[in-house]
Amino acid sequence: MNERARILVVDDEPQLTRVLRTGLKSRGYDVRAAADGLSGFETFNDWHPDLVITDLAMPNVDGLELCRRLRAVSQVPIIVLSAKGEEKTKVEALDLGADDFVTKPFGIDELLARVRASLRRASASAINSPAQTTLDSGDFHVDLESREITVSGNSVHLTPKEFDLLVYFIKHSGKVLTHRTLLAAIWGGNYVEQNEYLRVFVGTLRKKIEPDSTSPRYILTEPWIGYRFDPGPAE
Amino acid sequence: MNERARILVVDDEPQLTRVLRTGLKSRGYDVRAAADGLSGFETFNDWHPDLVITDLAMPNVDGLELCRRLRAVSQVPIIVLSAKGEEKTKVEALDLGADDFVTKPFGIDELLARVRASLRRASASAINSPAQTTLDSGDFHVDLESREITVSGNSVHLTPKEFDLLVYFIKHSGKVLTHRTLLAAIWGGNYVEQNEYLRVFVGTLRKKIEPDSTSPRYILTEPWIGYRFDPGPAE
DNA sequence: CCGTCTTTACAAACTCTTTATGGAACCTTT
DNA sequence: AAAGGTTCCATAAAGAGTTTGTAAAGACGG
Repeated sequence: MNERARILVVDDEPQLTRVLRTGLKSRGYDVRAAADGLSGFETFNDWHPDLVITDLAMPNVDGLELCRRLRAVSQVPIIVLSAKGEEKTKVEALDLGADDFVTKPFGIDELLARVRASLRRASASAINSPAQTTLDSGDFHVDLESREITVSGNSVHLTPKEFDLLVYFIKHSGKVLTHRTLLAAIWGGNYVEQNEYLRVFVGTLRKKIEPDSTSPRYILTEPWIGYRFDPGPAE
Repeated sequence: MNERARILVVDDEPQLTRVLRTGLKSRGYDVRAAADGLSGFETFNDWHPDLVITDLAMPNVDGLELCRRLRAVSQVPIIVLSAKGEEKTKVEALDLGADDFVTKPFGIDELLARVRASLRRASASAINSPAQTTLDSGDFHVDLESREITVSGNSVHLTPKEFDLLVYFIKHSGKVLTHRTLLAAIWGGNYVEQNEYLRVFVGTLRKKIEPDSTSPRYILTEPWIGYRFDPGPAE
């Protein structure tokens, strides 16, 4: 936090690029822009930004391919911009390692919120790196050794799969997690199509951890895409 | 665990100190407070508490320096209180040997959970010290030399394997122990698949130490994972 | 021979999987 | 925009498959 965070915007629409550049700069970020995936990737290598915002539909190297190339060399947070209805492409991007998405048209405030969240997440995960036996995120406290979980101080008993799923959620708080990603992480690569498993387990988890499981506060649904975990009041 | 655990609170905010003192005392802890790092260190040397909770920002000797001085003379568990956004300091504190941290503002329940976890960890590792000839945990008293065990004052006759298993449970109270872990510890690495051994011995142990072996109070089952030992009343 | 450990067997308990149904979100057409 | 159709989501509950609890018989060693 000593220096201004650097953000790379990759988009082929000059108008949108200008809006983003202005909005981000006014919030104190250091911004550079590129008009296609190829020059975006080059700028990334030269400049090493702290976060990348990229459109999906672009000439030369498109957003998906850019995600792939970035992930091959970096864990930089990626926020994807996509038009409404491009769910399938969005899911592909997220599966390739994008952190979050914003659907066009969007308000600059919404984007700024996502940017803040992604940057905070990135710096937080850097802090928690030393081999930890305990996990903390918002209202949740997890002891990985004793496999005990407390939510706002109340301890909760979870079955093994429920425990694994919740730990995965907590470890990836705020990030949009696709069905495929979650299934691969908990059940293994052979089960990436079994969305029913997820539905059932998310259901039982919600009943155990949500104050009101009919309007979830922690495990949020991202329709057609997956789930997002919000750990509650940030530190 | 026979006596009340002693907790030293080091903080320069009288308001917060009062809340902590009240909350901790109501849970049966013996509490003393100090208003800065210097007097905190002195109190530690006089009183030898079982756990230290310290703020980071303080007059005289600050939290980091207090951690350093404590670690120079003791392995006492340290929980650090830090304000939101002091990530860098938190990391320093953990590097200096702090056990856990809690970010302000926090709920008293969360802090209590951390306190319990830290004390449990500490007592477990203290028990593992080589010179120990006697073990005390909740309702259990073990003489490792004569291999005698009493539960709530009643002496119990155990076979060698039963004795080893129960001692292992007591030494790792509260933690979930997988079948594999237990088998490796008692029978050796070549028997990690013999879950039947464990089933039988847990059964006989329960019949000998549980008041009602049909609803175990000490040796608890964690289905699909293993067992957890709860030594009974912690105070 | 006796106490202890190993092995076997089966019923009970638990988790995970699978299915079914009603409702919600989204897309298409008008 | 609004209606209809389609796909997806939430939930309950039945079913399958494991694991666990318990008793008891066989094996081992002092």
